[in-house]
Amino acid sequence: MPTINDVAKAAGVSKSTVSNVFSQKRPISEEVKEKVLEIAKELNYRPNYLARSLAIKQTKIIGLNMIGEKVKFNPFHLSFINGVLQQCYLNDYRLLINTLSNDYKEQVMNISSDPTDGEIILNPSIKDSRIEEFMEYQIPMVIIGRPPKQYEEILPSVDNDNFPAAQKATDYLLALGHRHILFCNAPKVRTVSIDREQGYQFALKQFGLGGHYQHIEYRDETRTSIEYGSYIAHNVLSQNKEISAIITDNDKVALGVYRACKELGRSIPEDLSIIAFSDGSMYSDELQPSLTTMTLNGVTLGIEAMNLLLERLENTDCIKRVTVKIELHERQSCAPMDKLQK
Amino acid sequence: MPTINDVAKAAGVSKSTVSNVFSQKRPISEEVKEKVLEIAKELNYRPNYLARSLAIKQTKIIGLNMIGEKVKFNPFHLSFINGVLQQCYLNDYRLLINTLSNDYKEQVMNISSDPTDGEIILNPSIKDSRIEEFMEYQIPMVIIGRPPKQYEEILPSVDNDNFPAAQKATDYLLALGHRHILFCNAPKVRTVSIDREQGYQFALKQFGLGGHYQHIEYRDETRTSIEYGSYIAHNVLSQNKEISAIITDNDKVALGVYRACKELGRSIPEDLSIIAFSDGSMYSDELQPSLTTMTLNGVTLGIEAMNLLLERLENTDCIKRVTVKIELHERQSCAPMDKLQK
DNA sequence: CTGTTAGCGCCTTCAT
DNA sequence: ATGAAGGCGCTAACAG
Repeated sequence: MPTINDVAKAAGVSKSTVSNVFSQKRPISEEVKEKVLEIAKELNYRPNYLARSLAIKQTKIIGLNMIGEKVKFNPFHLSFINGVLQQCYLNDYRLLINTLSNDYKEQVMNISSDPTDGEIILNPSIKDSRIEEFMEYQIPMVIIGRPPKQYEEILPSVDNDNFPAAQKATDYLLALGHRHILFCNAPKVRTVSIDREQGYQFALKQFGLGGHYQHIEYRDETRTSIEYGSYIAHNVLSQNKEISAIITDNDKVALGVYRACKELGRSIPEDLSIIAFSDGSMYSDELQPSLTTMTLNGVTLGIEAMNLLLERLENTDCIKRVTVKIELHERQSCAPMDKLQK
Repeated sequence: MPTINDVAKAAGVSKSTVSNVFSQKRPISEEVKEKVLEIAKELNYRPNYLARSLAIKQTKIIGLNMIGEKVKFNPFHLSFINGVLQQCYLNDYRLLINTLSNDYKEQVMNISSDPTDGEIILNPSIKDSRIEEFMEYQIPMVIIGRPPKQYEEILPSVDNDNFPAAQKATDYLLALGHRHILFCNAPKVRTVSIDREQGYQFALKQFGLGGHYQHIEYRDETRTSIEYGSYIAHNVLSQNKEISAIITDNDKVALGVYRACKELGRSIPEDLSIIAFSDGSMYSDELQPSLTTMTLNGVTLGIEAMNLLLERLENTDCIKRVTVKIELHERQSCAPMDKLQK
């Protein structure tokens, strides 16, 4: 690969002239510019990304980390990434996806920095080593979801409006006459579970329903969502006959419930109303009956995240907090309580 | 950010010693190593990725390019990416996603190289400027799908076995007694359409069916897959009453057909057998009736692609061609011809 | 085992 | 509008 030197020599000009032809940082006479570009094309020259980044201390790359070997992107991640990429495109950034080893934090050595200008933190956990680390190294970042408590005031973040959404879902079922509503929450370790739980509880409270109307389960990540949904239907629902409605963490859990209900001869929505937080895993329309959802907007989340990070890169003390609406999408999986078969 | 110099000074050793503590390229005495690591930790030092890459001429980054502003990753891309990432993780590579402007090839200037060791080319078109360019700059790459003719012999590639798959799907329907089978092919501009079409034709021919048994449509990308499926059912199928079975380009097209059939009062599989190439857009199980598919294996494709690229990086003249099987997944959307309602 | 000296390829003053 | 020299932070080759 030819370097800036080769071009300079061949064109009979200095390195800095060539440099400036490409960076356009200072005026170059037309004739010189043309000459340089011509030679560059002839030689197949292109500025070296690394060398340039090293010199200007900027990479125009945004990092997205996922931990562990078994973690895979799901459809929600997909739409999120699409949102991020859209903004990357508009702002001439690239996206670097890095899969971190689980124990990487312990490898003090042999670990280098990432070649990124900033990072997007997906799925933050309550005590997240990535965040701690990026803080230490003063790497600009934005958190997706609720940041751990100690960082709430000092880091920008973008989150779904989980509290109001859970409240809304609960209200919706309450309005249909349901009282004992099972809330299948996200795994307890995930910060999102806290907000949703509070939204659910708030709705009950506001409606004047006390503690024994409260039914909360947490998804454990040892089984798949579908298995978990099936488990819930088979165990929790059959143990507690009062429960007439259910809110699930995601649409696959709902699918598990659907399947189990079929096995149990319990029909939706006549015998059970169900509403799911949808991460886009399923075509809700295609379930029978079609699934009423609280639809997460991954694309918008991605767009907002990237925008926030860009702001942060310009202005170190930008600690905005952006919220993206989760919308209720009414379909056919919920029915009024009084239709319930006795 | 502290540099290697700061650490060297503070630890009272030379740069190269510090360098080697981190790179482990030459033995360092335990005491010196500990001292250096201690200081490094104290100073929050980390080797600079860019500087290192510049020096060793290797980035440990793989590039994945998508062209244009409106292109979005779909579920198939998602599983593909998951496959690639898995191998990245195992081999300590990162994945850089770059969204290229449509006219980027014309910007001779202001374009720098990518900070990657190699590239993965998704959705190659018959005349693909990305390939031409990477060829010029001698960037190692692997093509996903069928490479354009002139590159077939000189570039490594990994592809689905489209010909045999289309043949198998057709055979399957023929065995069920269907004779007039509509083949809803991929868009004509996509190289994949050629292979599949030939597989379809080959199956018919082998079965002794002449040209007038051949029904081929090409998806046009102006409408969505679902709309296209609906269009097919409403127009092509109703025009030609002989057609009793259909093979669709992807599962969303099948969904469009499902919906249209419902409107038309035509029931599946009694009145129409359908089988779809599935890119994972839908949960085939959840359609009514569940959809028989030729399932693309995106994850494997991703794994193989990355492996091939790694080989290529080691050995410049590796031009293997890998094929990933598309599997027939029998469900309930196909029925024997003699069950057809008269 | 450790230090010294040159680069890697570009950008950035400071000159002219 | 252009050149010359030094530096970005690290690795590599050579020395000892």
